[in-house]
Amino acid sequence: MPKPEDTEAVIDRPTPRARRHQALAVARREHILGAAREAFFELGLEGASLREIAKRAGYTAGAIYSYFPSKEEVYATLLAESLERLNARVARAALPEAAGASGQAPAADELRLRALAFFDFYRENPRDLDLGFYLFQGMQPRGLTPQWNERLNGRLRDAMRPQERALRQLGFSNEAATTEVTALFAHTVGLLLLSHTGRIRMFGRASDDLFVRYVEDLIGRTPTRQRGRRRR
Amino acid sequence: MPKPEDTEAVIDRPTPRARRHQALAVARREHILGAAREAFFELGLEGASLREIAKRAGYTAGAIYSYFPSKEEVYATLLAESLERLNARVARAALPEAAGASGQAPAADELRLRALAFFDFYRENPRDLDLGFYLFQGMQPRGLTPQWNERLNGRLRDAMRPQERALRQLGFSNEAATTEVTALFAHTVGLLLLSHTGRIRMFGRASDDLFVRYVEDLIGRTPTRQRGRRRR
Amino acid sequence: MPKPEDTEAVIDRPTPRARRHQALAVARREHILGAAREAFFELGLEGASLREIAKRAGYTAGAIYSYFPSKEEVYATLLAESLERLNARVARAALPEAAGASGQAPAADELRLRALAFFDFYRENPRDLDLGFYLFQGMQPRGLTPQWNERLNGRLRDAMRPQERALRQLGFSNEAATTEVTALFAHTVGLLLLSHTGRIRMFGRASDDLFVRYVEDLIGRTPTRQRGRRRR
Amino acid sequence: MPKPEDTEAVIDRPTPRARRHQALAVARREHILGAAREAFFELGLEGASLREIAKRAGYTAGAIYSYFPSKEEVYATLLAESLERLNARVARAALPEAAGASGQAPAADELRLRALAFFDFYRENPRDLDLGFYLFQGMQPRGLTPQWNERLNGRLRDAMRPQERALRQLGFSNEAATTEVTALFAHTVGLLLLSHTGRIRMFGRASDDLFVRYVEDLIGRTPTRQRGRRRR
DNA sequence: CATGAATGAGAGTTCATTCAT
DNA sequence: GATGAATGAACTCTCATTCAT
Repeated sequence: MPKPEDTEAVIDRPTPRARRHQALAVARREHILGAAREAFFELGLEGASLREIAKRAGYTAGAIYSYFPSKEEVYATLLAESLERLNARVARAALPEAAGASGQAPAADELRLRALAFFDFYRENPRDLDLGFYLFQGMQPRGLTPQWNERLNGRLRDAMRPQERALRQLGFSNEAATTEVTALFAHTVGLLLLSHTGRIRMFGRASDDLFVRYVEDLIGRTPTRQRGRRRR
Repeated sequence: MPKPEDTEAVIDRPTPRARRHQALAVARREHILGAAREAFFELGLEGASLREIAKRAGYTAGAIYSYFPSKEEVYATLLAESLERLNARVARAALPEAAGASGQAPAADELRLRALAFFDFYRENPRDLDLGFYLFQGMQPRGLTPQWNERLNGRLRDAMRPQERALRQLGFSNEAATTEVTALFAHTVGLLLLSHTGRIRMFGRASDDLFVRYVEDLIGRTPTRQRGRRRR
Repeated sequence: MPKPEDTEAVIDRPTPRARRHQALAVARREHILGAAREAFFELGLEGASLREIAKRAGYTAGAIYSYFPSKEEVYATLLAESLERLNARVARAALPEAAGASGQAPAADELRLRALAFFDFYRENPRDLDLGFYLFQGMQPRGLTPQWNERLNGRLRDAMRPQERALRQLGFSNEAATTEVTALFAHTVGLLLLSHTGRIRMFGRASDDLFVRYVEDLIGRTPTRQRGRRRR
Repeated sequence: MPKPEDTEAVIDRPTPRARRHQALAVARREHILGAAREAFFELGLEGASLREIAKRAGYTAGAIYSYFPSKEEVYATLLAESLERLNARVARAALPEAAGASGQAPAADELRLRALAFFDFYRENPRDLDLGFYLFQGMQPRGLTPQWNERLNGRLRDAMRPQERALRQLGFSNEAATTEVTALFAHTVGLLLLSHTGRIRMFGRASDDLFVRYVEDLIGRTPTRQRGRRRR
């Protein structure tokens, strides 16, 4: 008579050994992704060959294919993960306020925090900006399947939704909120680009200050400002 | 009386034959640049091989090296020329007003015209945007010598100087004008990027409207607006 | 009384446990061969990778090496088995006649049955023909050791021996029988090739008819037909 | 006033220099084809890599692409040229007879000569047989586009048409001639295969004798033999 | 016994660049 | 000035095979 745990355990949950295996595999995958991130950063997306990525990870080229089915998948995974971190960062941005004393975070602060979170994420992680800009290269993102492209663009758009919501809370109509969030996105992207590529030095300005200035200006344009200033 | 050293004479005053030679060479160089522009535009910067450029110009690949020392030089020349056109467009922008009846163009119009000229240049010539964005790829502009890089970035900066001057005329301090022109540049670049890559559709807004809105807003922020309004 | 050297004892009479082991191993080997057959058939001999074979068998690639020392050995085993089936089919071909009422099967029928069995085996199992033709590719059977080659060619030759015997029974001299069986073999192979590769359509003829025609013609050429017709 | 020959000559016929160039290019192409033939012969079609072919021709791999757009094209060219030689050989076979004394070559001789020419071509040029057999490998000739396949198969079929015509001249009906030419083709192919792969030794017979025997037998089966024996 | 990680060689193909002619 | 032959390095990706676990 077989022990009841025997078969069940095998089916339901992986053995400790399998878990260790799995954990190691994930770690190695991460390790490769790290090497790829570096390579893409230093050499660009076209410049970073699979061999280069493999070498940095301490592998031969063929070994990468145990973890990713193609070079594109490496890049797409990297970008997807980056966008997840961006979204997480923006989502987290409001949490401390939500836990605050007086109840709800005011809409203006909400906007400030969310917008800054987006901006700072890329300021602090310029490599992620590099990755992300691949999405902007050429009409069709070179080297990504349409499925990946759609998904990744969707996630980028998602990272702006909290800001859009805050704008509506501030009193902007749906229409106006969409307009402003688009402008905000453009401004953010433009400043990051200038900052990242060192072109901001051409103008001698700090991108952080400019960003804050823009956001404050935007808040200053709140339509229902006269009434309900601390509305909601 | 000519100096006996004929080599120097050749340098000082080219013979008619040498001049014709030179003129033809320049013309052929232009022809190749035209083919390269087409190729870069249709196939992207990585997709356009020297062979492809040569074929479009009616040459074999080796022949290009009679006119350009490397593929990179072809690209750099193209980009330089693109930036010249940009500068010319921005410079021309004010001319109709300058030729106007009442004398000086008001500073606000000056800003409007110049800023829009910059924006429209890239809106109307998205391929030049593609070329220009190569400058923004990666920390160090890939494949360009520092000399080229400095020169090209300088010309890009130049294309914003008329706007900066207009801002000072509007009453912005030197300091403030630099700040605003930087922000304007960032906003322009961001909107162009969104527009060119189709990402503006994610938000459902037209980049032209957003650009005009931003400029008007900027003009509305003029510090000395109460006095010297001079508008229209 | 068992010898004290237990190693030898192990060789002479395997323990029940070892027998079970052995039986299982054989079964698994068969299973892998089945998967390999499928893979070779669907993807061709060059198209079927070890990985593919392993996957179809429910193994990883490395596991195959527990059963076969190389990919070539898998193929050779498969081919050997195919030739065994061919021989079995040809051998079986005469059995119903042998069990017949009136005594001996006439030599002509013997030839007809055996020859057709050979032909039909490959007509009905075109994949086996594919396998077999590997033997004919290039001067030296690619990838097969001389030992394998000799053995496999021997078995192919064996499948023609019953026909050769029938020819002798028909009255052909040893010499003539060998000549005719060679010609018969060539004709068979040629027709199978044409039929299998669809090239028979170039001529608009059915290979079966042509084969029967050839055999009947051969029987018609029997030298001693007038006398000793039912000889032996 | 321009000389009339000037432009015309340039357009109509190539300059001596261009001719020399062209001739050299053709010679080099031939040289590469020779190396490819050797490589295919020794290593098989899958075994012979472009690098191997290039090495044998004294080139680097990339250089081959100046002469052929792909590896397939190298093989297809080789095979096409081989089939042309086959056809030429079969066509030439009857000529000496046509110029003979007594007038027309009798149909039987016609058949003998044509059939033997086909057979001998491959007997004497076993490398061509290797090439040709690629056409027979698998249902769709691996690595050839359908266009090439159709064309090449057509040329192979063509090489049997003179024999088919001779059969009709011998008195076979159209129907019967097609049947017999198909059988002849199969027999030829089968004997060549046996002979080329050394399998004929298994039977201890010479393929040439067997071939002659078959042809004579075929001629002996001429339906209208009783009348018009030396017809025409 | 079986896994899965890894190797190393090799596939076809492309490309910027050089150079004799 | 232009050609076209050629190089050599690089590309992504596949494969049979090995081996520690």
